Amino acid sequence: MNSSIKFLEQSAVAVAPKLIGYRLCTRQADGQLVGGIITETEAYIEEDTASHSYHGQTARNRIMFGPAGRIYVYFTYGMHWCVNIVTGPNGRGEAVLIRSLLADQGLDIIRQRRGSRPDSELTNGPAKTCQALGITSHDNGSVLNQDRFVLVAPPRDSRLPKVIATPRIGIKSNTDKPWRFTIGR
DNA sequence: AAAGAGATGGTCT
DNA sequence: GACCATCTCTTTT
Repeated sequence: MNSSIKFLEQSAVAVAPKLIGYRLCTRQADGQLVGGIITETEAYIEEDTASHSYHGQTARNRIMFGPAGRIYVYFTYGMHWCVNIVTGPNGRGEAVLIRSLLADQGLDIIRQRRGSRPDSELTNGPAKTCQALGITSHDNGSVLNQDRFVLVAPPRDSRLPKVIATPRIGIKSNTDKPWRFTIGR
């Protein structure tokens, strides 16, 4: 793995706030990058009843148990894809859900995929983000910074965003854990 | 502005 | 057969 993303081997709860401010993009067939700055993440770990990995490894979640730096994509509500970055040591079932981006790259393609709507609604949700970046089950298991996915640290001279931790949303158990991370101000 | 409801199918018990 | 790590559109305040 690229040394700049070695921190992904830490636990998801530690990694999730650190990913805020990173740039995440997919590379299209023509080479163009589509994506933006990560603005919202959630951590999921094995001991967590809300996590797909809570009941052990299955066909669906097996990527979560693999090495850090891979992409875990799952299908939900019969129509939506959601994307995670796998974290932790090999064998641990954990990942960070990418919930929203500030899209600023490949905006023309994103608008085609997402339809005509305000920029603020292009990538403000996990399934919206997948639609915008063209992420589907085809991407499950992809390795970051190889070809299809690009994860880049914020510029050295940039002011780091203030990160706020709050309870996760869209889940029904373990709702007290403050494992959702967003940009404050 | 907020609340409600329908869409729609994989995954696991 | 129940449950979704959701989104969008419609209805109600």
